[in-house]
Amino acid sequence: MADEKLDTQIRREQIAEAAMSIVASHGLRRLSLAAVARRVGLVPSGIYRHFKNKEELLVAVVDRVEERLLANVEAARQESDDPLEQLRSVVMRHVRFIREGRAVPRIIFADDVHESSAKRRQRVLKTFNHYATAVGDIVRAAQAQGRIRQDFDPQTLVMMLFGIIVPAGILWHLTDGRFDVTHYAEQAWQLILAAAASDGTRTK
Amino acid sequence: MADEKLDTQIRREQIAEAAMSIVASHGLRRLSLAAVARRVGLVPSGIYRHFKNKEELLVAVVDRVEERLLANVEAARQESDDPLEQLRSVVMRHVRFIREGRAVPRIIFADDVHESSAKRRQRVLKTFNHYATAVGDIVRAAQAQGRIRQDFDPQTLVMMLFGIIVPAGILWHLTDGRFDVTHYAEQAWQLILAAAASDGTRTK
DNA sequence: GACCGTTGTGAACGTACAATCACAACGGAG
DNA sequence: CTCCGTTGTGATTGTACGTTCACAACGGTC
Repeated sequence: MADEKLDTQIRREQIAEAAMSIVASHGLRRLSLAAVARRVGLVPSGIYRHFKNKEELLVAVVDRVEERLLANVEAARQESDDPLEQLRSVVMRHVRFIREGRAVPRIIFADDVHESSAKRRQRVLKTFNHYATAVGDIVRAAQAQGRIRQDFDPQTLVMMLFGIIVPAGILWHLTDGRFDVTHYAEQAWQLILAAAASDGTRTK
Repeated sequence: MADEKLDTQIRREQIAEAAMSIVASHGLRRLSLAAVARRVGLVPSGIYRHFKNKEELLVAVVDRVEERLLANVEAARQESDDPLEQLRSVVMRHVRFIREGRAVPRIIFADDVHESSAKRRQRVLKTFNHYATAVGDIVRAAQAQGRIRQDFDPQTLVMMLFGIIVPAGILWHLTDGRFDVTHYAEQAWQLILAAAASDGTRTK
């Protein structure tokens, strides 16, 4: 039966998934191989059958995060034809990431990750760039359609969208979920939109 | 001589300063009591003459960070009479914090800090709130002078200013300083200003 | 000059954790 | 059935670090 005899590849992914989940909910500091092993029903040393060391596992986690982020963008693109609506969707989906499993952001945007091997830093940066590029594509499409002012640097706009999410996520954590991320993100999005849109909502 | 016989209070501050400096430049993970002790010319166990434990030291660090942030706002206020100019100054000063010692932000805005004792979380949240309130005061002053639209929630605007700083700081770290934080902050500030100002720069 | 509180020291302990290794279980290929 | 590569196990090691403690140095007070 296919669900018992797990393929090697699948096992690796299962472990990486568990690791990601731990980082997502408890932070990088509490990510021990023991904890990961427990989740997948393995003994700590068993991890080494699938990963050279902890570092390699972490890189795999970053890979998974990248997948999710890009999938997120893709889903947003397919949700609507309006690039502005797509951008809004990206932000809101990311916010949902924060609220549900609290998953993704603390891995890419966490300060924690950066005090690490140069290799992992590079990997995180690459993920960051991919994500930024994917979102930037939407911005450029919006500009092509004349929905966003031409004189805007797409990268700047993308960074500002990240700027909605990151501090909000942190505050959400700090307040144990009492800070209303969704509402804030909505407001901030409106504000940025108003400044960026060619036909400013409140212009004139 | 006063510079040899250090007052108790001064010694505590000296240690906290060293600890802050380490966190600032190397992150929380690399903050060991041994490292702190080395910096102040002490043996690791010596720290315990001044702090009950590591946790108490960290709280002291947060206190120092709060002081700096509030001093930052105060300095910005005295730099100009124009509240808009004051806000800009706050952002730019914070950016300078990132570039020089890289100091402050990774302590308050680092994801790291939050997976800790409830007490420290509360302390960090308090600092966050103080900072946000101080900046919010400037926003409200600007509104009172009719420089910022009345229908803006000051808290939202403050959060957005933080949103300029936080991801930029992270990216700055990731790229080893190749990302031009200053330039980005300038751009983002202009964009937000344009949306928030009553006499929008580009309105009409 | 004796007494005592404060500050600093070095050794030691406990713990958490990554990493290694010898060995067992298993399942397919010959 | 046998051989062997893969996957899992349990014991073990090394290390980094927070924390404790008994003891020494120092300086002011009576």
